[in-house]
Amino acid sequence: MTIEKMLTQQVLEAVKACYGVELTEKDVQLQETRREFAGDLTVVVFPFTRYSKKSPEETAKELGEYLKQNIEEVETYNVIKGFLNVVISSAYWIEVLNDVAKEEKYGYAKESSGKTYMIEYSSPNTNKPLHLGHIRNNFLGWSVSEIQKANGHNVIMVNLVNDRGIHICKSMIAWEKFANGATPESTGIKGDHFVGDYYVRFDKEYKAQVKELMEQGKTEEEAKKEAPILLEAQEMLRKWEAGDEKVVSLWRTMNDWVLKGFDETYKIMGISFDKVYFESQTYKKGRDLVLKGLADGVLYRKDTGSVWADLTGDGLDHKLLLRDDGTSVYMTQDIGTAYDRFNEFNMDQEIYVVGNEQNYHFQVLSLVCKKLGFDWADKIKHLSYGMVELPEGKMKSREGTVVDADDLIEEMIHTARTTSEELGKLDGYTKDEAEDVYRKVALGALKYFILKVDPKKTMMFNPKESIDFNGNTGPFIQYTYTRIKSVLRKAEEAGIKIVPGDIHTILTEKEQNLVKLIAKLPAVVKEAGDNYSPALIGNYAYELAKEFNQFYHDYSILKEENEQVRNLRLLLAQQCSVAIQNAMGMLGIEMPERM
RNA sequence: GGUUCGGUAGCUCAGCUGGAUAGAGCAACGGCCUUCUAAGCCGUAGGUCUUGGGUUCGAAUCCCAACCGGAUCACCA
Repeated sequence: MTIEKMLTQQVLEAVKACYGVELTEKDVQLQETRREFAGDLTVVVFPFTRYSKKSPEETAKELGEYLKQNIEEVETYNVIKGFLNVVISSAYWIEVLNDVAKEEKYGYAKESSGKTYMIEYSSPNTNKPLHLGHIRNNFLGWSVSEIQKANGHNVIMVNLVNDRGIHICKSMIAWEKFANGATPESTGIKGDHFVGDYYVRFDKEYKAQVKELMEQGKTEEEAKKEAPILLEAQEMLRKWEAGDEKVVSLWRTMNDWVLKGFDETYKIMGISFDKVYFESQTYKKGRDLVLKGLADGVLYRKDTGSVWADLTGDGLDHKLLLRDDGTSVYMTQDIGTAYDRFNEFNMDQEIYVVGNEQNYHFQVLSLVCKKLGFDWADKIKHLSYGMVELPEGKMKSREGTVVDADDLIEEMIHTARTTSEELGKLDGYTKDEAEDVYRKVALGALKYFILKVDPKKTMMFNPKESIDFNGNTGPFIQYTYTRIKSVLRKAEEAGIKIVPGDIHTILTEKEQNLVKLIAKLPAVVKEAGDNYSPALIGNYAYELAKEFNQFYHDYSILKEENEQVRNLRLLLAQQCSVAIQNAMGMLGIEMPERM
């Protein structure tokens, strides 16, 4: 039983014994004692004063005395302004540390929850390369998956590639017109960037044509609809849907270029999927389900032929589900794929990692599925995250203000390399080993930068002030880890073994703080899981690293002469490294052994 | 306008299921490397927690209102 549980129970006993009232666990407010006061855990006694009919101070004293008498681990207590600070014995914390050391994968659930979560993330369009916005999506999706796994859930990570539609056709048309048969191979340009360039080329041509049409006297609205290159793209989409061989073949070729490019980016980002869906294979789904809903009378049809859901009862509007011509829209597809997925995997939850610009879409998706009578409708969860903004505001591809994912990562690696070479700490490493460290540090910096921010908040990224490697950053935490590993290596070289179990010493404040922090990891993992928030894990890892660095600065480990104390500190350092590594692992951040 | 998410130090962010004197990092300034990695540690300075009400022993945190900002409200995806 944890000390928190014991205290809670005994406080209840004390209240009963002293004041004759039976309360429940939730009436006991237990919190960590603030740094500036002596003690480990604090009982807030204000709520009990109405039963004790005494001052908070007196009440706290009575409870404190009771706890001291009845709990072995309670060494002493003090009362400050109605807060009862309880001091727990060193022996208890050493036991906690020993227990942690016994665990195989500390911080991860020991047994399966038996639940299956599907997490859809990434879901790129195949007409342009990934940018900073996608980076947040990918890191979040991966991390949330890892966190749910750590909570014991079975997780299926899926990607729904948006590989069809007018946007692809725009790139295709532009390629046909302007490429003269160039390919990623012939130009040496990465496939996704190559295709993206033609998407931009399309837009340029389109704008020129619109301008020309307007000069010929058309209104802007007309011009935008009638620009020849747009009409060509639309015609191409029609041909694609009709299965035109030439168009489909080009579509396949260009998609392959892009996907190959994405694979490289995914690889360097360190993310992957259990299953990849392609919209070209799913976009017709959902139509039958909607028609059935129509037959069942939960949807309605307009005179023009389109099918709608009436959501006014839920405070929303009417939502189109099938067009006049009977074809599916985005919403219809999502209903269809969700239906298929729940049929196939019977998940307990399906989590969509999608930006908050689509809040409305997912709100409607849930409601419509409920209307259609699917019992899984409320298992749909939209993990809505905020945009990444630049100092000038939102990123706009048309204005060339997007921060490209590949460029950014490459820049980060460059910075990591330069910094590391200046510090010269990797002497003796081969070039490959060193490059591996640069990659880990660069990605660590980027991932931490993105993930430490609460997902639902809009975040700011300033490309001019490159991402820091000092302070509250990924590399700071990685650096702490490498320091520990260095100590552990030296201990091993000196033949010093870590012996868990038999340790008798009094912990210093810093040591005790560290044990408490280490012991907190499982609770943090649970909270991060409940809230789908990698940020909580990030904050935890930083707090732990910071605490360790202070400890490391103030005390020596290997040079400590008291063997018991040295042993304890080594064990402590080792478990710190485990907690840091596991926590950071849940963010998708790898730890180098040296840096 | 409807819906929705935000507003905390110069900047970027924690804290928000109500608790003690609101915390970090960056930037600024001042210290600490003959001692386990200075990508570190310590210190100084920096605040009307947007504003106004309410709830209570106690509010950055909960409720109401206002102000400011983002997102969204297509027979696009």
